[in-house]
Amino acid sequence: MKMQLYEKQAEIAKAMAHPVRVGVLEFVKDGEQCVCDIAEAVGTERSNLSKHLSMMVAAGVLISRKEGLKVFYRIKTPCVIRFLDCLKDCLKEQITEQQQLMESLG
Amino acid sequence: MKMQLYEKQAEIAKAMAHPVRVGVLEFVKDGEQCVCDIAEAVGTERSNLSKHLSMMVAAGVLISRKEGLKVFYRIKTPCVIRFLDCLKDCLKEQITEQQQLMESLG
DNA sequence: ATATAATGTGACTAAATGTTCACATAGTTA
DNA sequence: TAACTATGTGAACATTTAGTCACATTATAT
Repeated sequence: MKMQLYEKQAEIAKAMAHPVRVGVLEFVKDGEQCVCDIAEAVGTERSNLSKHLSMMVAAGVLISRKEGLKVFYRIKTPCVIRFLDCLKDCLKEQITEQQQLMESLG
Repeated sequence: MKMQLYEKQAEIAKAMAHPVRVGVLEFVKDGEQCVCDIAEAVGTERSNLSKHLSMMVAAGVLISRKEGLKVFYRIKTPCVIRFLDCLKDCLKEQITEQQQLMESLG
C-alpha cells in the first residue's frame, strides 16, 4: 500500500531527475513555451526532447496545448514550481557548505 | 555553465527517484535510524539497501554516523524534508484531480 | 494538390541503474 | 583468539532509461 505511494512519488521525482528535464522546467516555469523554443533553450535534438516531454506529461508535471503547428508545454501545477525551488535550495546549501570548507582551509 | 547546475539538481532529484529511496527518506525523516531498522521498514536486502544509502549520501541528501556495530543514517538538511513534502503535495494534487474526474463521471 | 514546417513515433543501440550473490571488513562478545 | 553481528563491496547479470535515426503525422501555406 505504502509502496504504491512511494512508487508514485518516485515517478514524479524521476520527471526532474535528468539535466535536460531540469532545464525544460526552468525554461517553461514562467509561462508556456513551444517545443522549438524549448529545444533551442536546452540544446537537445527534437526527437529526444519529445520523449522527455511526453514522460514529463505522463508523470503529471507538464501539460501541453496545441496551436496550429506548434505545441506549447507548461508546468501543470504550482507545486511543481515549489518542488523546483526546493531542488535549488538543496543545491545552494550544498554549495554554501563547500564554500565554508574552502574558507576553513584558509 | 547552466548545464552543470542542472546536472547537480538532477543528481539530487535522482536521490529521491526510486521507491526504496522515498521509503528510506520517509522512515528517517524524524530522526536517525540504523541500517537494520531501515531495511526492515522498507523491506529490502541489506546489500541493495547499502547501495541506495551510499548513493543518497553521495548526492548529499543523507549523512551517516557509526556507533559500535551499527551505522545510523539521517537526513542531511531541512531542505530535503521540504523537498519530500513538495513531492507529497504533488502527489496529493494528482490524486485530488483524479477524484474530481471520478465525481464528474457521476 | 503539393510542398513545407513542427512535432511525435518506432526500432534500434548504447549507457546507466538496480539487483543479487558471495565475500570482505569492522566492531563486539565469549 | 574465535565466533558473531552489522554493514559494505565487487563482480555479474537484468532491467530501465537515454539517444539516434528514419519516417509518420498534422497543420499551414502556395
